[in-house]
Amino acid sequence: MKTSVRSRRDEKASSPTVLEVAKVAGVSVSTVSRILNGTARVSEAKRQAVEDAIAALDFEPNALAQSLKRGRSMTVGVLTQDVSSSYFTETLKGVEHALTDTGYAPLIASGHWNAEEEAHRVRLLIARRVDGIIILSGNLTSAQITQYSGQVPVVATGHRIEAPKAWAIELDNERGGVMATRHLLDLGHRRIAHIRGPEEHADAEQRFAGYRRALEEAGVQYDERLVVPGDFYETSGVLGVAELLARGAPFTAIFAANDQMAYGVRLALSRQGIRVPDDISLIGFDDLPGSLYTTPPLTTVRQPLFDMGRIAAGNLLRIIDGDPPEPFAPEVELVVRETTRRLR
Amino acid sequence: MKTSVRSRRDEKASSPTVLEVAKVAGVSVSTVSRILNGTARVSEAKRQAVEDAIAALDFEPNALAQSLKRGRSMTVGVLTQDVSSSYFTETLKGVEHALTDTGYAPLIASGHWNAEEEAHRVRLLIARRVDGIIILSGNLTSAQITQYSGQVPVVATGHRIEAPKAWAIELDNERGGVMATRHLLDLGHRRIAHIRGPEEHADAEQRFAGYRRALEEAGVQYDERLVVPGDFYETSGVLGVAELLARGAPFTAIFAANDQMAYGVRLALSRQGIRVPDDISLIGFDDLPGSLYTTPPLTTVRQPLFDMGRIAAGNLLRIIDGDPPEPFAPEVELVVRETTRRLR
DNA sequence: CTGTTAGCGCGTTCAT
DNA sequence: ATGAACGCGCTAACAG
Repeated sequence: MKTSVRSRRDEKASSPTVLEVAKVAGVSVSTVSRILNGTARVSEAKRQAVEDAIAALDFEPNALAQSLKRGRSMTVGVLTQDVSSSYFTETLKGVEHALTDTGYAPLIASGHWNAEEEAHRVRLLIARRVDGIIILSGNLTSAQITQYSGQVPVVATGHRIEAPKAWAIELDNERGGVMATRHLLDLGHRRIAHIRGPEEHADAEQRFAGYRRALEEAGVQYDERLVVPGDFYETSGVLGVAELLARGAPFTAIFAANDQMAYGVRLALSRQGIRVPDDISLIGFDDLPGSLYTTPPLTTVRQPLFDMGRIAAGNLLRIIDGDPPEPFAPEVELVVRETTRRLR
Repeated sequence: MKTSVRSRRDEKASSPTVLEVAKVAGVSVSTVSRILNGTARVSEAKRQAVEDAIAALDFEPNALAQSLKRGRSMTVGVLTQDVSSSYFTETLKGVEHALTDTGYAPLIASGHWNAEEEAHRVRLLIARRVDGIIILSGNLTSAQITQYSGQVPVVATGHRIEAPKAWAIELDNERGGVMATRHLLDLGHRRIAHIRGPEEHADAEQRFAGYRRALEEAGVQYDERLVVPGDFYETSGVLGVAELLARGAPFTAIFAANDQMAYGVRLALSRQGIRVPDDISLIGFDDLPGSLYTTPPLTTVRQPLFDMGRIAAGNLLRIIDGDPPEPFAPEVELVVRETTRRLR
């Protein structure tokens, strides 16, 4: 038995290629390719031979080579800020849902709320030739995002963008802020405290603006002693309560700019023996999954994160395919649960 | 002025290539490549010219082409089950941490606790020629994982694996189960209920085994009426409490097989007007970030998820580089907070 | 219907 | 020190 044509076979255990499949099946590489992609008719006999060879070699086409050749990587970059925050993972779940069975895979990168790092991550995504990028919140400016869209299709949340290959999804955060505050007002509260989000963060500023507007519309005097800073994480919720208590200005309700801070508030309050909602009413913002399971369940302003992720990804694919994005206006919604009650 | 050699330039706005950089800089492609990779000395003049050209064209090397050529994609696949569960995102955070500044990027895939889908996702990762795979929990068998390791380096959590290009990180779940139960026992509890995780899930089974062993060691009779099924999600925690109450067998404490179910338990209990820990003590398993902010904060058995992710990724890179993985034995740890108290 | 061949963008001998 | 040429694995004309 003469040594056959094979050269490097078990040298490096490298994966088989179309060429090897072709040889084993006794056909040319193009025939293999045709069968792989169903791009042209092939005789039944050869099809069978090729499929047998593929199975025998356990062949799996090299997606890298395919991408290089086709000019599409079938990958979309997703820029998040914090992979361990429900705010992002809920949206990510929507993205993942929309990508399922499309052949696209998400390549995720974290910017850690740092504009410089975010820009760096985006460059890396572009270097990897992702077919599009989804930017979930963060500190990049709309101008920067618009510029990126010159190189690759982009969709973003929390921005308003006008560009050919870009699309953004904007939530009316101010309206949400108004809803939260008005809910408290409707319940008879007049001394309403607010724990703000980071000042550089547009969403946070808008929610705060909504708070002020609702107060004003209700003819309630704005008291700056009732407003404390926060950073959107639980800790600042507990710190906020401490600060509020230290200031001594009375209040009967708290509007936290997001759910995570509300969790911190809840804990700090209970530490002080202050009951929710009996002594103090509490409302958050976002409606993270966990808010259903706090005790008592948290009243909040819902943001349809999953759908936002789903639509963002869906529209990115449309843009990539040259189709126009479908319009979508996410609605904030008041979700009344059990942390707020009428002032007696 | 004669039309120069350029053909497609502004036709498709496709990104510039080394060839274009070379032309602009008046050198050959190899020189450009050398400068890009610092793979050989180049005269200062040409280096400058090339760098200028790169800047002028806003050139970014095509990572796809580099990968194809080098035979390394600088990508590691991460198989998770549920991107929106803290259990996974905490681990993912550790993975991300370890990958930062290594040039590797994580390509994440979700198996949704379904062995068939998991296997499918792994195939896709392999097709994309990831340099290694991290498998976080799931329903794949150790045998399957061992087999994958023949094609690509693999590290997994929740398995015991012996293979050249594989490594696994195993937590002593039974010991954790014993710790949780014994803690309750030490507090004087004798009627301890348990909400189990899914039966197919090894971790869940081991925690349950630990529960039984601790009981036995303490000479407490095992009562099957005190054990109810669960699926690791919050809902089954509330269902579990309902079932327990319906069965009528008295109990003074509950050990939930994971924190998420404990959250559900906490809610169900409060709905029934049952106080924690005054009336019933509650302990979970995992120590998810949220457990610090439940009211009161949850007593639980800590699993070092972040470190497990960090070490898993670190060792995967070592295996890829041909280095031996560093040994690591994650320790479960009892974290006593405020949902458990001595039986009076 | 099928095979041959030319790239996709880059890294890397091999000469010079 | 530098350039020419080949090939990574695959798809897509272009002949037959």
